[in-house]
Amino acid sequence: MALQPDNTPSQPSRVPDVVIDRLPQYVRILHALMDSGVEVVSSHQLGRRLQVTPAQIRKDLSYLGRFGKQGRGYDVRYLASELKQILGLNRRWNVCLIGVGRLGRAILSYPGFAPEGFEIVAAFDTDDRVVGATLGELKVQPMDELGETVERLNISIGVIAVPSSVAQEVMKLLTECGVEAILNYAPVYPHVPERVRVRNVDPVLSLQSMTYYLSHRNNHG
Amino acid sequence: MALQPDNTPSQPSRVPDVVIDRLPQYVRILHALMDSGVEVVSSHQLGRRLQVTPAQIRKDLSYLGRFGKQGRGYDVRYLASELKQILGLNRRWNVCLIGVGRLGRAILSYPGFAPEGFEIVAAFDTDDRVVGATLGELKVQPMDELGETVERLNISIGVIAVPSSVAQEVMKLLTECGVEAILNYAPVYPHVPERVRVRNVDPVLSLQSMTYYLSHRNNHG
DNA sequence: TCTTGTGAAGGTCTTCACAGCG
DNA sequence: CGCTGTGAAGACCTTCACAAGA
Repeated sequence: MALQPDNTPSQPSRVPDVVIDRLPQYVRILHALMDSGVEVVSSHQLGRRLQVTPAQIRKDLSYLGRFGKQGRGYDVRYLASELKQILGLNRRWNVCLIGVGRLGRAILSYPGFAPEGFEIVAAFDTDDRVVGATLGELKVQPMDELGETVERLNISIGVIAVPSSVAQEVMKLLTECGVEAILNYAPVYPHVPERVRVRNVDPVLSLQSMTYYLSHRNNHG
Repeated sequence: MALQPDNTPSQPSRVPDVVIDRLPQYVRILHALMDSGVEVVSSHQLGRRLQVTPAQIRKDLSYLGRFGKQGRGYDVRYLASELKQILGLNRRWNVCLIGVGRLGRAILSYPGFAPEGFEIVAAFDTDDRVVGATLGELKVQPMDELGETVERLNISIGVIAVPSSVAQEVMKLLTECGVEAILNYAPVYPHVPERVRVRNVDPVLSLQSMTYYLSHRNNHG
């Protein structure tokens, strides 16, 4: 979370992790600019949209290549395409969901994933009462089918929406199946092998750090 | 967020923002330890649970006070209590929700906020078809009642669950009412006055940075 | 002239290593 | 002896400032 403290460390990388974390935002803004018919953008304009300095943007992009034209700026379409290529966003990613309780169902019906290429293609639960049920287009499977399904459907990403008490165990099962990227909605920070990336979605933690500033602001009101 | 890159900058602060962002995690672990009957913990043990170095924990805590006992460690109950005091977690915070569509309803029914002291006490929407409806214990109000309600119920925190297209506008309304902490579920990064803190909940962004590592791992499979 | 790309400088955060105390 | 608290060192990240190209 950076800032939400929200990533798994790595070492043998030329591009700093913090740069990689910013790239998807760049892509998002570039798409918005494309939709507005903007064809060329400077680091200064991009920086204003993203609330970062122009220097930061130029430096970040310089880790990845030389995309700009001096005196002119960046071609919006070209830069977006290159960044998506680098991030691996020009393809579709199959995702499995673990846990189809209240939260899991909300995630299943969230319409923001599929348009970005993240397709939830399998759902699992341990509860016999929901295994076998059909949610949307998916049939809820028992956990012991995880390994086979991950392999068959070439699933690279797991989404954890189970109670905290079993999150560590689920994380272990996922990594043992070869899943190397996990989006974790459980409010715990399980241990994972070094090769596995974890991002935590933890709104309570976000609230709990903001209250510090609310409590310590100078003028009350 | 940081990491997840997920905070609003500040400057005139003795305690680094990155430290504040970690404190809620410390509190969470300390509570878990209390529940397990652990009474004293060392920075080394805490670090193992949190996957950070012992030195980091000692340094972080040293910004806020001297809570430990040499040769022994930290009293779990005392440290938890002090950190909660510092973060402003020993009280209740009233929260308003803007947007009661699919996402807003999921947030309303999420059971994780209230036990941590975050109470959603008002909900707003612009859509005439839902204004006036009752969701759980709340009656959905029209946006023009925002200012009066924020004042009357002493609301300090706003949660944004509206479409991206109106998020900036809603952010403006909230800040004009004096709300200084915002949890934003819309996939945009609106501009806010410097005094206002924003945390973004953006699972798509998290996925989009993880795919970089999936795409660039050495052995494929 | 305008803007990129980039070494160098500056700033921030993390880790080290040890004095000091129980 | 074990562990905290903390200056100092080191690593990392951001910003500056300018050469060079369109």
